[in-house]
Amino acid sequence: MAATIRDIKNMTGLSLATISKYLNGGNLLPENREKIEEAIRTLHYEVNEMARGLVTSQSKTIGVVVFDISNVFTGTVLQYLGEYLREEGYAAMICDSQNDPVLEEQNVRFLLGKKVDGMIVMPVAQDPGFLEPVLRNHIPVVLMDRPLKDSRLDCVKVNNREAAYDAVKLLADYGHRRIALISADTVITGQERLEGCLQLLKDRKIRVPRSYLKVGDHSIGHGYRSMQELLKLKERPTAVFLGNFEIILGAVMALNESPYQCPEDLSLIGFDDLIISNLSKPKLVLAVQPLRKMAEEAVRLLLKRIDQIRNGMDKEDGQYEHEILVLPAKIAEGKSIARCG
Amino acid sequence: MAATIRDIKNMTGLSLATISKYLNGGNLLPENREKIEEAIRTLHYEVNEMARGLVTSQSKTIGVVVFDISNVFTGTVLQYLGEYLREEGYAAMICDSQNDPVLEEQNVRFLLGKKVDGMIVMPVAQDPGFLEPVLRNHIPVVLMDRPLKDSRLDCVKVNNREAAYDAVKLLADYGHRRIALISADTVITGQERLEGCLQLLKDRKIRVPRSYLKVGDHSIGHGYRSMQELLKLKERPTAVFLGNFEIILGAVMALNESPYQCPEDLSLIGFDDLIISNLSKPKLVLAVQPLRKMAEEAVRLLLKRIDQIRNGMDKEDGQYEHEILVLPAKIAEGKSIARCG
DNA sequence: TACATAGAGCGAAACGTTTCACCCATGAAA
DNA sequence: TTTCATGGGTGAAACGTTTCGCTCTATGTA
Repeated sequence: MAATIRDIKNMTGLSLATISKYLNGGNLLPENREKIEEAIRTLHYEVNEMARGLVTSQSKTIGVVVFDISNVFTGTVLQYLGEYLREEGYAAMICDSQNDPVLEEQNVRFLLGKKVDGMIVMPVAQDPGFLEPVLRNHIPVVLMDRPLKDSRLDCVKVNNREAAYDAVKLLADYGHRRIALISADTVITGQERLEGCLQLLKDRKIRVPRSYLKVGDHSIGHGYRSMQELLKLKERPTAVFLGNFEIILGAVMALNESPYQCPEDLSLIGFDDLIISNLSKPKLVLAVQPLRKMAEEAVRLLLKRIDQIRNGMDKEDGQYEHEILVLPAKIAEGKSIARCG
Repeated sequence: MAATIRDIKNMTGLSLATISKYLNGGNLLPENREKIEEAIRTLHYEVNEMARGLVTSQSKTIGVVVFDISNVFTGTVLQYLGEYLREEGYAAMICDSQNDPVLEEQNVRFLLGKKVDGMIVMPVAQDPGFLEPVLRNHIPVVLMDRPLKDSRLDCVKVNNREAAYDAVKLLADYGHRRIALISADTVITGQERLEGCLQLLKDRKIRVPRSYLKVGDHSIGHGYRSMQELLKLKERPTAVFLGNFEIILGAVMALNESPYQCPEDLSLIGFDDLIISNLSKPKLVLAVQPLRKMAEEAVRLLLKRIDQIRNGMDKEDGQYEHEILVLPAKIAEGKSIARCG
């Protein structure tokens, strides 16, 4: 039904090879070039990427596996990824793992079958085992946001530890000594942020009562309940660190329902996203991740690997030293921190 | 490098045809079945979908074109779409148009080249012209959220007009007479909602001063500025209808920065999303779109079309009567509306 | 004039599947 | 015993490209 290169051959009298050369930017007589272009126009010809992919054994498609497509963080990253990939002539095939490691593994196999040229993965699982089939096939993978313990895996991430350290330092510099943390230990990013916070508190010799430490997951519910509990304490904290977008959401919700005001009664600093700062009153102080830069670097790194493999520049065992790119999160201004003491 | 069906042939001594039959679920001697399975395991064989696609001329891939991938509405829809598509063995190839009609047209052509079996489109452009190449190739398209004026296009959408009507009715039932509208006329959904609002106001013979009518686009900025202006009026409205997620965001922001309280000073009702209601204090009354249902219906409809075309059940000219599915948005409870007068 | 060289074009093989038409054995029905 | 259907299996063509190695012509050089 759809026009093929053969139809063009019949229409122009040229050979398949010549037409193929045209399609791939070779040199032709202007006259023949003209003929082909006309045929393409009248036949509405479009290259069949499946056939092309079959012979070149590249699909010009990148598989992207995300832990949860429905949140803003992921959506924004996907937007940027799509932008950069497309600039390079690649399409993105996006799979959502819905925070389920089983689904994640299925996604990876699925994309493998689709013969993607590479993968960008924001993983759910903590164990890199699910990427084994990909590595075995010498398909390059770049992790984003969450590194995995495997020396063969590249990664682009954010300096969670240092940024969290700086965030809590800001609270301390404002004179706060009763600082609570609401964060997660279920994902590596949460763990790193937690470590950063605790490190600063240790460095400044600030004691953290058990009741100030709210460790759970990155969910609205955890943020909401934790904030409620903190506000009920006899000795309330004067400042709280909020570990990610959802936690901020929940915590601000709980605070709004309480009689307490920010920053008069409670100072806040959050981690993760910019959009949220627009919502809360007063504007939240945030450690903001450089999402655009992360996407750019991930694509750059992945395409570099693809190129290396194609040119046989990979090491004998087909593996590279992995590269871990750590980008800095920056503290963005706001008015949610008051001086204390 | 990767194992092919031919390797399995060599390993088992069976013919290509038999192995293909196995892969596609045909009948085999248990003995041979066993042999093949073992070969697959040891060779780590995976079907090459490009080769398969080339001969069956179906890619088992659906192109999804969205106007903006970074917002929650889109993200959630994509999540559900991915879920249902995968259940049916299809992958989604997602392209983001970034609210740019030019990019949108490129996306469509791009996906066409990828030989997708069908497309789901949440369009930017108001003119269906950019879908011409798709229709010409007899690739079925289902629109979501935003219909286009073309009798050949199926669509799954929400009863924006009626839901907006009901929303404003709720305000009126609470006794409000000074009702302002912040909405958009730049997209069809905004226009329909606006019409619904105005219809009710007309039915109830409620006059709307020019200054209460804030028509712009679906952006945080429009919501923010409009709310600021409304609050500055000598005769402030007692209730406001907020046309979508971003407008709600901006408007709530502006309200938070003002001395006025919701619902004591101003009642609010919003349209679009559920997550937002968790953020604002008090909880917002919302007209919520049935996103999951929309995704389910879109997939169902698209696969039905694909099936019809495959079985040659389409009409002579290759076109169907289009089907427009209108799903009801429901009003969700909240506390942002006070009785008035 | 003769000769190398480069540019343009060509035919055919290859990529990894599915599928069509056909074959053979087995067992049931006549 | 013959006939017929059936189930398991096969070889080869086809899908729509790219690419390799070749030919031919025109151009520039010795």
